[in-house]
Amino acid sequence: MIECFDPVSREFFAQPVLSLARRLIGSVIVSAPPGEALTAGKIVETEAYRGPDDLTAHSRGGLRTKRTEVMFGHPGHAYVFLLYGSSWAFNIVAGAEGSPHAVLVRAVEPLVGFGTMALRRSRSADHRELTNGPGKLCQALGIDKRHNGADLTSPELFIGFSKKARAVKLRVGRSARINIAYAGSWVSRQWRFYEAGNRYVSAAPRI
DNA sequence: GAATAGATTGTCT
DNA sequence: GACAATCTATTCT
Repeated sequence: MIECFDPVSREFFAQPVLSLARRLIGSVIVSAPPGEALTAGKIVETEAYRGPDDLTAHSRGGLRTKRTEVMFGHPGHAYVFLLYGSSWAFNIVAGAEGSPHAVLVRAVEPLVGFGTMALRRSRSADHRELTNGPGKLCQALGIDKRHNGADLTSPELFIGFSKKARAVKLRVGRSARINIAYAGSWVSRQWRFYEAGNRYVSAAPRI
């Protein structure tokens, strides 16, 4: 199963955060924790966060704390944080080392391990709500605090492309980001990307 | 399907 | 002590 996916190279993550967010649409998160079943999902929705200028990013103003530290490190690592007390959010560190940029993965389409995801989510295997949100996909893929700072070129958790579906051309839409507090002009920037028409996209696009 | 209220905890001020 | 890049159950229609 795992050999169905080609891991991306380290350089792939080093590109500017907006182009990375765009190009991640259609790529696949493969999760294979030791002793647990393999799960994988196609990324259908992302958002770019570009500190220190971006006032909606955790790294706004260059804020460098224990939590935001990984974003300042090498690209291609995971930034996982807790929000609203009970949901984890999975981000991919982008750009050059020292620039605190990251791509939030907001939704995936289940590809492998429907049963395992359904078990982790306490849902039926064909349910849309398996992975149509940042917290939901983390639960379904078994991603949590342990993965903060993890190298995303490792066999236990990596980003790749399906060997079969690589050539498939996707329609990618853009919109403003979702559920961010007032932060001047940053709120209306079209920094959310999604696969048009995919039913696992978390919310209807806004203008 | 859409709108609403309540839950819940690590991180930062 | 307040907040947060959300989720879930509930109550409508």
